[in-house]
Amino acid sequence: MNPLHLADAVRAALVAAVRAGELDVQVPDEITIDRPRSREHGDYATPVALKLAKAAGLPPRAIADTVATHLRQADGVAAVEVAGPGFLNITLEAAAAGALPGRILAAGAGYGRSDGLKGRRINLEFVSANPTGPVHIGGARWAAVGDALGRVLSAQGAEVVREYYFNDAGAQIDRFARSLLAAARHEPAPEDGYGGAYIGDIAAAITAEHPDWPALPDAQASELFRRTGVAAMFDEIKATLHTFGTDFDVYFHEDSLHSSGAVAAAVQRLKDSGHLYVKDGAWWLASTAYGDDKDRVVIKSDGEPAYIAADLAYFLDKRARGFDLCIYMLGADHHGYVARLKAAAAAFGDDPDVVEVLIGQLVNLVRDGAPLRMSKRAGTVISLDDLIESLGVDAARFALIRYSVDTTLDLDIDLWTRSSNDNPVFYVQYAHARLCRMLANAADLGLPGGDPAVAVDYDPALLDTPQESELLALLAAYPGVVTAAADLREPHRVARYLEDLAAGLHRFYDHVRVLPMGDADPTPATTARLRLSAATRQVLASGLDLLGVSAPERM
RNA sequence: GCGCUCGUAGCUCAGCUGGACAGAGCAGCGGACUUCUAAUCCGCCGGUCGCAGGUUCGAAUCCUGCCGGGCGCGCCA
Repeated sequence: MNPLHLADAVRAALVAAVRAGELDVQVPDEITIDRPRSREHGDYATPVALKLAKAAGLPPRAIADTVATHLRQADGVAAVEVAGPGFLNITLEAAAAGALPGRILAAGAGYGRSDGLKGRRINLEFVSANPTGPVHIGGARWAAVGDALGRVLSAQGAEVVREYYFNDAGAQIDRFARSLLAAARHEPAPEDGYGGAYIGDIAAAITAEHPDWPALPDAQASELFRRTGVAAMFDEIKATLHTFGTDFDVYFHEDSLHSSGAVAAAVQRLKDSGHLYVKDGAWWLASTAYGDDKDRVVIKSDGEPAYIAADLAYFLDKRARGFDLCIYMLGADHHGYVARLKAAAAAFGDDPDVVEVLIGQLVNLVRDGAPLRMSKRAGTVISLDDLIESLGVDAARFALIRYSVDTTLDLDIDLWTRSSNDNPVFYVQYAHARLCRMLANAADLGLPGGDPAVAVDYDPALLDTPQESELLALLAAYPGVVTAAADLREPHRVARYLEDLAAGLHRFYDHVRVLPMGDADPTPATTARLRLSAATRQVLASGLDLLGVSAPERM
């Protein structure tokens, strides 16, 4: 019996009441089931009678009384009380709640997965940092959150393709190339160039690989540094992300859109459909017609495509590859893109809702309470590599994922590097490791129940201490958490849930003895508790996997 | 000025698709280990949910206005 089953039971009770002529209302599709803070209000509660009062033309408590009468007949329901203004407080039979571990263990890693998004083909684009420097802290946030979101969406049955858009065309790349060339010539970085230590490293690697470079004419030298420098930077970015546990299915090169003629074709299509017009020698997209604040230049007056031209072609490319949803994860400094990306889709005659832009707030680094100003040009950035080095992959991922991307993150560098044990990831991982040791001990003792692979009967009614009830309720909530995380595009819900689940496990562990003490014989409760422990271990492992964080067997 | 976004405990943040007295971690104070991992558990302290209105049986949550912070408003990418 979990919240979803209970919602079905409440709905059935409503239908029964309507059939009996006791109520005259449309039975709602969604039934809210809450987990009350206090057990005095039952295991679960629903305000459905309050919501229906107006439509039914009856006092909420009268409706609640009617529904309660029918709900009491439902399997697994021990008691139903009407409380306050008309809440239905529901208490489950211990056996109905206690049956859950058996079902979780039967489902294994499948528990918490669903097919709610089956058939959806989702393109998830994130990070997409320019290959002019290492991935910095902002990119790190998307690398962690985006990857976790991909996992969560996949767990709901969606077909997800993770994509990195590689801006290897345009002026920034030219500046990058000039910066490399300047470094190779031991000249200061150009005024508008990049000056981090990595520039010197890459330049040195290129000159070592191509010792005859000084003989090249300027244009060729520039091209050499551009081509090899971008390739080197890109390899480094890929390697860093791989270390971080984030691998992309597609690394898409902006350059390819230009060379293949896709950009020209997209522009022509808009010209043909009358969505482009000429003003001041440039071609403009009439995006205001579709909700943008202003029209956008697509082809500049010098004949060169503007940045958005490639975006247009890129969108068409994604659609041609069969995606029915294109998610873009962008930083708050790019929120101005939302309207133009949707307008672009509309201009192509497509549904703007195919484009979904997730805006995440920026990450501020703080030291001693003062903001640390970062500059890519000056090379004073905290890179993803730095983060991994000081925190480790698991702690860094968890720390970045556990906050809503709606919040601007203030990360205190010293705190993070000094006392990384404060990171809740260890709390969650410790819960998993604790269970692994206990289950291993059970196996050594030859006790049944601890092995997830072996189905073992147990008496579910024995799981009736407060700590066991709480743990069962937490386990029951897991599928709903994953669904919410996917639907709302908020993987941080999974991280927060795991912290709660770990807390529930630790309380259980500290208050309820599982294995027999000393030479004592195992009891039926031993088996039931081992099943509960094994099921909890499974959900902890599944949840951590959704975050791309390891579930260690010992710590 | 216009737009987006955030404002919850000393700090960092959950809760926001409306539900019962607002939560966690950290910090502070005090307890619990000769038996399954104390990276744990238990207790105490701590908040006019930025302010003011509105909608509602019910608002941290929805709407409006104001205040404060961040970001954006290029023929840059």
